[in-house]
Amino acid sequence: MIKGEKRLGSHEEQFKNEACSPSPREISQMDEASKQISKSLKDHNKVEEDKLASTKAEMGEVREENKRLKTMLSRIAEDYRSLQLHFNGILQQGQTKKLADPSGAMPTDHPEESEFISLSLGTSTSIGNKEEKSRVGECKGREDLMNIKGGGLSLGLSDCKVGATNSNAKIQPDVLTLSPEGSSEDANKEDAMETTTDQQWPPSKTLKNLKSTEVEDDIGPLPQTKKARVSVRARCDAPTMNDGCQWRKYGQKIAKGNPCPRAYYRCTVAAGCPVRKQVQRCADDMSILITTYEGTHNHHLSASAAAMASTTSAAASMLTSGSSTSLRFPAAAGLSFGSGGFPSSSTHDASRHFFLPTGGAASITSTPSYPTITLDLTSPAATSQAAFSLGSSRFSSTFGGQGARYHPPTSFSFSNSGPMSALSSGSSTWPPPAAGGAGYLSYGSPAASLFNGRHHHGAGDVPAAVLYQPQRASSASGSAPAGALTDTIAKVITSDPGFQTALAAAITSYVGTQQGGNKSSAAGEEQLQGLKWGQHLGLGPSPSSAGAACSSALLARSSSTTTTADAVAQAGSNGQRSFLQTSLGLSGSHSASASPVENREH
DNA sequence: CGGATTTGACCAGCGC
DNA sequence: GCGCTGGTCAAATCCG
Repeated sequence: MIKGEKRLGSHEEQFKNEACSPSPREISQMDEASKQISKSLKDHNKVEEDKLASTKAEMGEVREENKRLKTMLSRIAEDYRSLQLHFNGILQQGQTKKLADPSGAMPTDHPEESEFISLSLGTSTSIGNKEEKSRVGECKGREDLMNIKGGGLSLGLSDCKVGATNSNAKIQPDVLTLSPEGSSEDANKEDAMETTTDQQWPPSKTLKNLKSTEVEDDIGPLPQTKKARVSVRARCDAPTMNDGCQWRKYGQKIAKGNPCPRAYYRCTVAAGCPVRKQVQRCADDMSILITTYEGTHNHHLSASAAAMASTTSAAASMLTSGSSTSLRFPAAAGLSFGSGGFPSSSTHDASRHFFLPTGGAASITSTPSYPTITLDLTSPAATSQAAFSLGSSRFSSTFGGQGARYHPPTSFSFSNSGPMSALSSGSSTWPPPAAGGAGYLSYGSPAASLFNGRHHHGAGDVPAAVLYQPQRASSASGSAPAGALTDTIAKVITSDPGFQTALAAAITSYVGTQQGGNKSSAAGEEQLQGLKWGQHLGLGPSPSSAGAACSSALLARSSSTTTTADAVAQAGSNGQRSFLQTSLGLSGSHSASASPVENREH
């Protein structure tokens, strides 16, 4: 049995084996197949796992990035709040001091501190010039600056985007222009490209000769000899910026602090044209061309030239007004943006406004020797943002004479983060601040590439062609090309209805604050409200009365030949009537589409 | 040859 | 008063 069983067993076993088990050959085949399948599965799984792992890793990085960004945002927000509180406190202190010291003399050891005014219209977008960065180094950022100075006034929108604020504070050295010291030095030494064309400023010598005559008219008793200037910072590979005018070089100097020589040009479009300009490359970023305009054209200008002239005129008007007499300051501020200080072919353009595309930033800075307005177009894709800085040491003397607590150097800084983005490269959204280390300037790839490109090249002897390559790329992507800088500026100046108002409001607020300081704390609060002129951009509640008056003046000015004084008189209600004077260099308004004059610019 | 550019000199303002 | 710096002039030079 056993055997049989065994045999059977063996047989059955064998049978079973034969019936249920594949043959060795099949087994081998199956093994191969299974191996292949498992192998493929393994490979597939491996790939999937790799992908998963990589994805996870990416997610982790993104999370970390997000975390960092959130941290930065929160920090910026906190800084902003603290600055606001600080500002309020300082303002109140100033009011108190004013009341205690009606003489108006500067009571503090650091006059400039209390004079410093920073008008932030929400998000600033400026440019990150290394020059300014250097200033940043001095002050370690806007917040620090303001905190240190103590007199800083932050007029940012209360509801401004945190991201924007963050960018502003962290990334934009530009804001530093607001620093009285920095701005002044910058304007004089580094920013050689101030451009003040609108105000009729006679040539230096002429100016000197006329100090006792026509200039005195504007200035009055004040010994103001400073010339208002408007500087434009822009990326330009050409020796000079194409601003629509014809210039003749009459001198060149090596300015202190900048290895790049400063060239002096004189307008030759018309004989006797007093307009001059200085052109100098930024020492830190040779792709940036700083052009400073001075004087008012006495001839017709091409559309592009008119645009620039309009810009400079506006700035000069503001400066002039402030320097000559506070009465004229607001009016000039309003007028300047709608007209140039030169003959214009068109006089009925009511739609001209200062336009600061998304991220546009403006700042008024005081300069020891010259009141200066700086239009900074060096930001990524020059068209996507612009910064204005206007400064005047005259303000101090003028205002100080009136008992104001503000003294030179005075600085205004305002940025505009309005919805306008028509000129941007297509992406007006704020990039993550951490992106590329200069995220705030990265408005999209073109802009980002432009920005990055700028920072990649040093200040050495890098060929311009290389330096500006990024810019060209951006241009190709829709940004304004360097060659169209003038047009870009013109657009910036004329397209933004909010900036004009905002700027006027800022100036008005500034002046008003000083005047209000002599009145009462209540008035001071009102001025403070007025300082929050970021609201004028339509981003916030009703503007201050001062700003409203100024805005009205602007509107009136642009819509008709009615004097700003009248407009202000109608709209003003809190002593703004004192500003009822039309600015000098501003004649009739003209549109950007003014009849073109042959552009003789090289 | 005429106009534009270069460049050294001169002048004035400002700070020390 | 002196030196530094910015700004301008004007002769020399360059270029079309």
